[in-house]
Amino acid sequence: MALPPRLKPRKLPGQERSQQTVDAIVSAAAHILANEGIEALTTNAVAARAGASIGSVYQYFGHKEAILAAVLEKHSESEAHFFLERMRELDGCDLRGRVRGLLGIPLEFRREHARLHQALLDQMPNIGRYFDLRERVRRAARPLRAMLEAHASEIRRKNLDLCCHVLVNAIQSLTHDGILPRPDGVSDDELLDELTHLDVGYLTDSE
Amino acid sequence: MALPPRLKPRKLPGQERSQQTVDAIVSAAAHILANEGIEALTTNAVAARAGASIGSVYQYFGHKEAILAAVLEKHSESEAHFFLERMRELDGCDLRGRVRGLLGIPLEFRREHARLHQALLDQMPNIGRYFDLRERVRRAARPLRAMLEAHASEIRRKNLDLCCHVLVNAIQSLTHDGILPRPDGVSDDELLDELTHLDVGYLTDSE
Amino acid sequence: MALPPRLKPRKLPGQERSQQTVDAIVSAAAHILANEGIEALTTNAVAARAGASIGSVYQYFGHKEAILAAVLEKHSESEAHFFLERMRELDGCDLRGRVRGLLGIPLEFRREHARLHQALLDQMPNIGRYFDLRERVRRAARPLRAMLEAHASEIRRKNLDLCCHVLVNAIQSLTHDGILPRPDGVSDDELLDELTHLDVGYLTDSE
Amino acid sequence: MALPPRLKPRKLPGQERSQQTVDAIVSAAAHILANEGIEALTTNAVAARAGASIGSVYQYFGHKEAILAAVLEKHSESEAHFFLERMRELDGCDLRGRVRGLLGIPLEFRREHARLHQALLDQMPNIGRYFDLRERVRRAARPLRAMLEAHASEIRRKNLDLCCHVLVNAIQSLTHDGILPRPDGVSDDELLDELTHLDVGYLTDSE
DNA sequence: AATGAATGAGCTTTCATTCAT
DNA sequence: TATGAATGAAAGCTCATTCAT
Repeated sequence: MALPPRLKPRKLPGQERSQQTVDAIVSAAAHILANEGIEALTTNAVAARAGASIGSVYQYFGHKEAILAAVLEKHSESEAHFFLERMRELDGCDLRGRVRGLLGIPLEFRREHARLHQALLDQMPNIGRYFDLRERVRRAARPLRAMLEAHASEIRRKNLDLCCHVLVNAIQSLTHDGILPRPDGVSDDELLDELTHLDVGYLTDSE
Repeated sequence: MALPPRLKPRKLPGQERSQQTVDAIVSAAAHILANEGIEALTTNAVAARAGASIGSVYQYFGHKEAILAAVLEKHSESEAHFFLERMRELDGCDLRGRVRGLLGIPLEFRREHARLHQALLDQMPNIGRYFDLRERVRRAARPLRAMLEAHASEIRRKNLDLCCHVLVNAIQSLTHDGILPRPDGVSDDELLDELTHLDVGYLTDSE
Repeated sequence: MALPPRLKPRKLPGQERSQQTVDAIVSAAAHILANEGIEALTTNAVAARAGASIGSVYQYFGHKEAILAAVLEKHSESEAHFFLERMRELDGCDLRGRVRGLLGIPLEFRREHARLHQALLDQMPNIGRYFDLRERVRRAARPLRAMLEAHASEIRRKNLDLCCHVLVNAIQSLTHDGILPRPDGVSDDELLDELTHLDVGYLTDSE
Repeated sequence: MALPPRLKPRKLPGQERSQQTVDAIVSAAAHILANEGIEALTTNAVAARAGASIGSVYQYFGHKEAILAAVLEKHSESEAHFFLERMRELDGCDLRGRVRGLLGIPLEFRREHARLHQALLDQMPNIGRYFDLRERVRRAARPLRAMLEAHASEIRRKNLDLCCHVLVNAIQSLTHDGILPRPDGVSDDELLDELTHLDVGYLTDSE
């Protein structure tokens, strides 16, 4: 007979306890970064908030930037999941609906994780070395490309990769718009409409 | 009899000497930032390279970030001049030519000041407080808008401000592409063509 | 016939202009010390407030402490005048009245120049070297001694110098009481009464 | 077999080691302050003399003034102990003897810690913020009051609190006399006699 | 006599990282 | 594995003072 599964063993065996510590560290770092800013993100502060010793932090992360990279990793993963989730809801739509829906996703995600997202964006130059953005974007573009292929008959552009890039670019622009301020009196919806128009026109236009 | 005027007095009088010092400091900072990176940009290093004392640096810049802001200011100014200069050369072109030419300008500017430009971009989050990007973008958009107005008859979009924003956005995307890497195997020219097509289509399309 | 006296000559001759500058510097220093505290009292700040150049400040004061000493000098002088003035008003009083009046003078003076007085007191250790407090106290004690001599018949103590010292001490204690806080619920008047009693008793007591 | 107990472990465990470091820092600061003056009291000098790193100093003291406050705290504590100790020796004396003995204590203490005491006195304005002198004086007055109460029958003054204040004041005057110089040719003993007379007279006098 | 740009020694403080326990 | 006291390089910045003009 199988032993009754214990989800939380009284004394965690090595690996699992380690994982808990690592998680606590990453969460602590994310929390501090989002709520107190990069200046407050010291290794000691992270350890304190994680309920770990500074020594333990260095057991799992060789240097500070590795912590930041892990935070970005986790955030990025969660963004990807979010994207896939929302994309599935667009399955029945036509091209226009899908493009518009697609553009709306990053706006929604950003709204939910505004401070952390912006903070991580600001730190990109520092984390870049430990985080392969290129690969990340490539991976993110895959479902997008699948979607475009599903509408191949309507799309007149030849180079789908380039199409993806332009779309991702538009999405990123939206996501970045903390940096590039939009003109006064333009709402989220209007901007979304405009970009949808821009992109759909672009995709369906003959070369 | 009057003494022969000396254009470059042995020791400059007050105001002029100050200006020289300030210039030396800003240039030194720009040089270090571009060639050695932000980590090497210490106030003492700036002073040393400027041939000034650390005290003089603080005479003119209340804190380190003020130096960076001045570097950005100067770079930004020079970018604006560059833009206006190049735009004038597009006077005879049609809409497509102008849009393409326009998109090419930031690429050219970036190529010339690649390292400094990227470094300043990376520091934007830190300098933002002392540098009104909003106002800067607004000013930069003015000649752009004038250009669009000159082609009013060909343009079908109603909200010219929104058009400007979308265009500026495209330009910024190009300029920012240190962050968002372009797909492999796509040349400057191809990307330029694609964006030109995108933008011209967008502008001349009926709503 | 005498020329009409001009109180403010169009162009001050050397010495007088110097004196004006010196006064301006001392006043500026006093103002800053009283209103912004010792931390704000930098030589440059003094020069700025005095409307003089830092060079001029060093023309007249060899180093910073010399300025502070001058402020103390002036304040001390003004305190002495104040004392003599008020003492004269006590001429008709009996011994008790005189002692009480005497003790009240420093309280009044302090009330009027509270911030400057306290600030100077705090700086005494730093200025001491350039300011002969000993001599100052000796001089201040002279009219006091004269007063005691006028009441020689009532006083039973032999060593009048010691009496002076004890009295001056009591006065100083009052003046210092920013440092040594008095017990709660004791008013100026009560304390004054108590000290008067103490001192008169002491003076008139047989050895 | 049990290992032989070691009274002084080779390396002290946590808390104890910390305490040692803290003590070393405070002692170092006191030494420097007393022997080289406030100008030599830099945080680096303190660390060096304490045989600790500058980092350790800031582990335990948030800023320089906190070190000074700790020195004052320790000195003040030791003064209080000294006072209580000496007061006990006066138990058999009559009022006059007690008052005289009492006044002599600060003189003795000062003689022993002359340089440190004076230096701390000079720094009071700077440390005041971190050191509750008011409370300190209140606490010091308690045994004094007890002594007065023990002689209630001989004392004619009504307000014992006021008596305490006057006495403490006299004591402080003695302790402060680095500031207010005594007249030439007056010895410690003479001054002590005079003040004893003053105070006893004051206490036993009818209102 | 007046100016004020320039000086620079030296301060306090931070924080990523190490390592003996 | 976990701890946390200790480290110390290196940073930003101040301000009394000088001296060429």
